[in-house]
Amino acid sequence: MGYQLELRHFTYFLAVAEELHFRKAADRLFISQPGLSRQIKQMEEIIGADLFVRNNRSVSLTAAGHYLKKELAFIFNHIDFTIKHTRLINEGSNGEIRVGFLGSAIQTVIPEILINVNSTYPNIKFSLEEMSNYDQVEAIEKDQLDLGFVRLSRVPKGIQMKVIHTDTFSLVLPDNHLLTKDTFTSIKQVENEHFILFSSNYSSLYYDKIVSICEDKGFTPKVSHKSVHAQTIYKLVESGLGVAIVPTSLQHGFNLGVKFLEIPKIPQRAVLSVIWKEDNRNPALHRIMQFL
Amino acid sequence: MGYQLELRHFTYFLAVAEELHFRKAADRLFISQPGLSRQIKQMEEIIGADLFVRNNRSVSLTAAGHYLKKELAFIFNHIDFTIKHTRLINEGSNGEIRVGFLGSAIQTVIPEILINVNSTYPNIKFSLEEMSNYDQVEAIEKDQLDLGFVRLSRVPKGIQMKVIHTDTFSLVLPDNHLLTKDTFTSIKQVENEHFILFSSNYSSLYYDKIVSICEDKGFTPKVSHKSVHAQTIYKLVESGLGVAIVPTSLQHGFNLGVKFLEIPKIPQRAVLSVIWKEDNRNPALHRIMQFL
DNA sequence: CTAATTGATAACCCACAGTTATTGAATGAT
DNA sequence: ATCATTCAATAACTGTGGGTTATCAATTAG
Repeated sequence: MGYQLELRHFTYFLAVAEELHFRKAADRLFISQPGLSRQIKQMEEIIGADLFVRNNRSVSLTAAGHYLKKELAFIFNHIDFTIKHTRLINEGSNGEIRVGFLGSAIQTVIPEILINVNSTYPNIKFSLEEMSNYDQVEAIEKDQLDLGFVRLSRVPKGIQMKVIHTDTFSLVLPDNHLLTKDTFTSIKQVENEHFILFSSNYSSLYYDKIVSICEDKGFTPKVSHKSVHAQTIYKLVESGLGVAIVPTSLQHGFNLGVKFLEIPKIPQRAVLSVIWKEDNRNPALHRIMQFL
Repeated sequence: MGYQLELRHFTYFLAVAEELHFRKAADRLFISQPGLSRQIKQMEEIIGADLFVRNNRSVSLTAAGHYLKKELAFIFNHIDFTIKHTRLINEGSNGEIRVGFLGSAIQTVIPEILINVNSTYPNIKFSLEEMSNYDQVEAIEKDQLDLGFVRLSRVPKGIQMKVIHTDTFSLVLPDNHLLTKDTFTSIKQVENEHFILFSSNYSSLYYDKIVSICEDKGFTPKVSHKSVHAQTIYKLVESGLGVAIVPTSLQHGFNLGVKFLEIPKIPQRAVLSVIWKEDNRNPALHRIMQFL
């Protein structure tokens, strides 16, 4: 009494259940027959059920034994798979990477990376969450996130950053606006319009950069609305509430009454970077680093 | 080298994974801390994966450890059930079905099912436990439960759901309230009363539905109390602390100073569903499926 | 009858799970 | 700085119980 069931018991039971012969089962397990007999007996005592009928000349399974045999086969397979899978996760071949991103990055860069990673490591899964620059940095420091897609110039100590995409800026105008691709030569032509920008605490670098585009040309933009979603910004532009400046690549995927005119002759670029924690312990992350 | 994994390792691992503290885990297991440390280390060697990160000051799970923890919880539940079931078969019973349910389902539907099953399969036993929607889903995924009675609109992948009962809603009033069956025409008549509802994290769909009944009629209910038990809610109503809205069938089985008025002309229904795991291996469950 | 084949029992042995005592590293308090 | 505290790892030990060999008891075959 007071013993515990162990996997050993299950292994032994399965051998006997398959051989229906203690001696042969013992041989298969490379142990002696009395040892096996005792373990099986102990197992029956622990469970509190007869598993075999010993006819003193032949061995057969009881109904309970039959059921147990079937279930244990399942359990062993499940355990085997689990152990194997655990090892794989440890090696980074399987696993999950938690990704944060700015809405303005989801159109171009991220999909490409995901597709590439998926073709080489189909077992690595992603969980995506849209977050502000600042929230991403915080989440990465807290190990709530493995990877962030941000627009930042600097990043706290302990966090790595790598530029992965630079983009020109485009002016967003309502479809019926006077300016066209041909007549648009400088951003100064819209200096009297109201500007709709991404909220500065969503991405302050981004905000400042757009303001600097205007200031370089000698005027300060009148910012009337701030928003977080490109969709919202375009809707406001379409409604005639103002104009906007966004990264050129952000024109894909929308169907609204606005037109995009690339701003010529400016040095500013929308820079998208990946960030991650130096001492991140997620093995899957290291696997996919090459794709960044 | 050459060791074997045993259930002991799993038990120890789970204790450490839950406590994240070797000493506390060792205390819980009634063994010494060095013994535990060694077993865990051995386990990591056998599996060939790091399961914990020991910072010499704190213990945390690796990605592989997280995965293993989740899977082992399932495996243990499955083994426990299998052993129990083996014993039941040995005793000549046909099995046991573990049922979870919302308190609001115990009055009407479940008793009928139990009576039906019992008359055909007198040897199938039930263990009933009252649980929230969310807990039931979790328990079913972990194989802690075979069947759940919930009020949900969606359910995770791998879980089956079937509607078994739809019910109208009734207003619960203290006996001495002015409104009667004849004068009650719209829920708007009680818009100034305080409402006592089931807690939203007990059953959020249910909560939202009741709020929507009011909002459809042009007002937002003032929710003053939230509770988990119908009994409690009725008691509060009886005490004059407010009114409540519950599924009509939930009026049976109580003897309190409250009256139930079915709410006329609303589309909302209280929908009760059964849920179970697609790949549930309990043979008794498959036998009783026809009764659902 | 004897010989062969089966699982159960008895008595012994040693591997290793679990013990106590200690170290070493990191943190917090004064 | 210095000391006390808190944690896991290491070292050296001990004794339970898994496994051993030897034997028995029961059945079947020739």
